[in-house]
Amino acid sequence: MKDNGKVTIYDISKRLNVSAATVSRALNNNPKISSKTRELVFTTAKEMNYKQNRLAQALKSGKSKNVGVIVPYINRNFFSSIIRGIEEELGPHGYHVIICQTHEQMDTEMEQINTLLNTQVDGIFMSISKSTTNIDHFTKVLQEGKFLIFFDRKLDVPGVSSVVIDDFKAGYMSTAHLISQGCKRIAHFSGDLNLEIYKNRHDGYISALENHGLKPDPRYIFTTLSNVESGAAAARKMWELKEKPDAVFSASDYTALGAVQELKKQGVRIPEDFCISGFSNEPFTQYMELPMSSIDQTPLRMGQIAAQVFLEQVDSDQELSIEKKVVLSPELMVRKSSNRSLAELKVQ
Amino acid sequence: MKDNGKVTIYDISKRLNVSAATVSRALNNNPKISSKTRELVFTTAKEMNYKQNRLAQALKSGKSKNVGVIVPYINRNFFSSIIRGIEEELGPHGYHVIICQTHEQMDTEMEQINTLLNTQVDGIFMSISKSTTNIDHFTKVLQEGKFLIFFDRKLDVPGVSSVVIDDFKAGYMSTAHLISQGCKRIAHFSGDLNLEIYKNRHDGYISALENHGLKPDPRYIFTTLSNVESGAAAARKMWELKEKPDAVFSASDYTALGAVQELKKQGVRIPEDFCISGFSNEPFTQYMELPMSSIDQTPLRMGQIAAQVFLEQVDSDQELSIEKKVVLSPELMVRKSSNRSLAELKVQ
DNA sequence: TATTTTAGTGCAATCGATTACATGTAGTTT
DNA sequence: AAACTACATGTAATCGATTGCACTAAAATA
Repeated sequence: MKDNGKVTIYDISKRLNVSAATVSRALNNNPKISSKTRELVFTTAKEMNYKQNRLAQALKSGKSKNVGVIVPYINRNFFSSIIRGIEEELGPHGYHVIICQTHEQMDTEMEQINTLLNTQVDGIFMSISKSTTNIDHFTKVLQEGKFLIFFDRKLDVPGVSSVVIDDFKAGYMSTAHLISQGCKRIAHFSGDLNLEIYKNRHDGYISALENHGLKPDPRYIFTTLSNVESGAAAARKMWELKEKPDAVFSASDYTALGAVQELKKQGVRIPEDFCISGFSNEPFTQYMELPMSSIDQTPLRMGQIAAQVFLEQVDSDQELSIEKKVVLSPELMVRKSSNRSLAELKVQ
Repeated sequence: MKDNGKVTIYDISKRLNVSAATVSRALNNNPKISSKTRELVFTTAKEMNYKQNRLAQALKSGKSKNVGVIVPYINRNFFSSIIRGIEEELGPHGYHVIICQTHEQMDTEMEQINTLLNTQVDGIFMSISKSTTNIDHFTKVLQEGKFLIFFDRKLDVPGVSSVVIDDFKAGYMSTAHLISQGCKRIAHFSGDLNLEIYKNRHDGYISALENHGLKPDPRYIFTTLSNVESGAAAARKMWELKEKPDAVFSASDYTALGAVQELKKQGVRIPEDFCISGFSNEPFTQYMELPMSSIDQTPLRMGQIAAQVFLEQVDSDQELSIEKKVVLSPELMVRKSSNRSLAELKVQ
């Protein structure tokens, strides 16, 4: 039981009195092998329950057919959906997906990259952690001749492809939608504006206001963390303003949820008195009693496309200097929390 | 750039005019190596930016330090949390986690197992798909000398360890809780009773009823799928009964949610007229306007423990016949949907 | 001083599969 | 029948790291 019953091409070759090379060629459908031997090899391989050793193959070929995916946390719907997309796209091509978490720590991120490189992955997909500033560990990946692909959260690194959504557009769409509902004083719950994604959402928000003749008001912009408490706190502060906003575009569903809860406590009617729109289309947004409008980042697609970009690069056997930047279009999911005209709009 | 700049122990050995064996021993802290050489090797290894090739190591040792995790879908909170638990527990021990999805198909499950075995994983963690009946592919894993560990959904296979929650207890707890709220006619939305987990939840429900002097009524038991629509449909049927139930213990949060939505439409007051309790503690349950009671299956812990069981087995270098069955205790999360006495109970 | 011990290295095989090159054997051509 | 072409297969090196066994030189013992 402990001897694993491992069958190798040598075992097959002995049984058939041919060389291991012949067996290998037969199994790989090398045209130089006669069809008789080929079939003979195939059938005996099946009989002996032969399994190719991908490790040996990988060592020889230099291709492990494994890719790494590094995300802050795996059990966040957004990330696990991306992983699912990658897995489903790459699986049929014989690739396996190795997952790693950074917990938003840059040093963990660096470690993960190192061990993935040791493991001889053929490529690495990643969403950088919030605390990442340095890019040395990324360039190292390229130097080792591996592919690197960023999704959602990226930094500009030469030679690295990326797949992101158009956060600016998402911010713009959300805000424009709120305006279309008659809102005039639209607040914004932003994340850390040093991060590209939040900066872009913010800029889209500003741009939409301006394009519709509304003046951005810095007092209406609150910096929040992506959780319920932070949203509730921001909502409380917001409601202390003399001139209260009549809507908020939140860069996070969780913050938006916190705001909903807080405002309801204060007796605010949503969407009649106040409209609200979140970000990420977390599953709970559609299950809330008052379903919440949000931005769908199409994570499954994002994963699939990232995988496709990887496959393209692997196939085109050229030098590694390929660099592809894909920007996906976000989808605005209009739900009750910001919908004053249910009859007129397509509602989810 | 394409030559990968790969540094091997041979490169180091040439530079230092020693044999590769010496380098290998030095790097592995073999005591037979003099401390001078050892340090020399270490520093030059660092200088030359040497990275060990885990593939080669794996091939030589027969241990890849990779494990496979097979789940129906990765982007389900329950499963991704389990994966997170496994990853966090195994990562520090140098293991990588390879993930696979079955989409609930037995044939995909079999394929995944095969390719994982080819990849020479050291063990496989899995939750079997709903359509799995055959166990041949599981015994094959054991025959190859690899460890197999089931979590949550299992079949009885000799030699396979498992980590599950006590579904019977969960069903019992939920039902007993509903009874404690004064409910007398408690319905049950069950999943496919051919599956062990649903059977156990159902049995716990029956047992709780009987132990509290209530007669189980087959008309109160509805077989549902784990989605909102199925829950709504079941609720509708349930509400057509002449003697309407006053509570339901649902084996799925989604079904419970469907029921909540349907019953509210019909003007039923929850929890005053009707109590409801779900299963899995999906994130949305606590974010609903009417937060829903549910059973927490402690997936993170489940993953951690599964990983610990694996590590134990790997460490104890004995024969493979170790078989450990861990049963975790579920946690009842009492929330508003089934709480008629908010003041008295600890509410989440 | 002769002999045994021991610390430190090297040699070469090994893990399993792949592949350039060499070899052999029909079958074809002249 | 000699010469050559194709086709089929074998030989052996290779990927990178590990490790049992052999070996040398220095240290310890007699």
